[in-house]
Amino acid sequence: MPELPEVETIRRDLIDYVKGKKIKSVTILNKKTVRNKAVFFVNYLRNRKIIEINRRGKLLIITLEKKKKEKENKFLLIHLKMTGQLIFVQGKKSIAGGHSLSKESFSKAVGGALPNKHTRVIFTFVGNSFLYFNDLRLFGYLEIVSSEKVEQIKVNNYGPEPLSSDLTVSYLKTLLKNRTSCIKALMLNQKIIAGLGNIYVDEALFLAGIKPQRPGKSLKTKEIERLIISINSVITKAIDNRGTTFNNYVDSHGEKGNFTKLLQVYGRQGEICFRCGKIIEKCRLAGRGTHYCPNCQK
DNA sequence: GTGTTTGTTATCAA
DNA sequence: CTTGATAACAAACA
Repeated sequence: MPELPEVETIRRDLIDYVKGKKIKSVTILNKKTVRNKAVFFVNYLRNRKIIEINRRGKLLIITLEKKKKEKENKFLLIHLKMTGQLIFVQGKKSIAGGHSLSKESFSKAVGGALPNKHTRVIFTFVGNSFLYFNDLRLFGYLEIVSSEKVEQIKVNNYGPEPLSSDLTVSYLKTLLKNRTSCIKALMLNQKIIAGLGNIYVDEALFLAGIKPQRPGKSLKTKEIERLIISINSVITKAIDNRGTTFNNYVDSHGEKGNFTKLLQVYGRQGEICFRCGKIIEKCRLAGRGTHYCPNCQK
């Protein structure tokens, strides 16, 4: 379940691995994964370099090379949704049929050598390296779009990024002041704050000492201040620890995230609160499993 | 066979 | 138009 810290970890890795590399060929193993016409997608990417790798919320935005005759760059959007993985493999010189790499870390996380049965798209780079897009549940997608469309998506679909100066107390205050839905649902809304998902919303609300059931408009200024500090703190620590692996997430070399063992409430229902010793509870809010301490969170 | 996992969008209602 | 609530998507696992 990649959220902002997991996508950011992958983004940083991909900058090291594929930025500046030229795509030699693309193989689509599942047509549903690619939102463009398959022929266009494959032909457009062939012999084109990766220029930049950016992120907005949980969406990866890859800038593609502009050829001489073309007016502007296009962009490759990649959304991992629930179970998407992007795994980079540096192949050995001259191998025939498949590659194996440092198997140990890998075999558990993605089911052994690549490609596997969940591999949906394969990028082959000049220099015999590979980027595999795996996606068990087929919710994720890849799409080539114009610069106009990218700008549209960035502005219309996403609120301020955590860790950015745009996420201010006054912003959140005005947005929450008339909202009757619970703060948990509002924090999951990408148009209010970009990049948070089920895990980090629960963790941030615990840190802030706010019950997830509280209506948005019931939050006091002090609580909104605490909430923003908590969001930034949990996101920073999660990025530092290369994300959280609960089910499916692995980074671009198939390794799990280290934040899992630092979780305070997510997945800890029935266990003891590290802060007060009471039992962590779980309920359902906004259709999502929601974990909280009934004593620490008011 | 049943319930559970969740990012996002579609749909319907108010 | 905005907001909120819920289902749907899809596959695997306990």
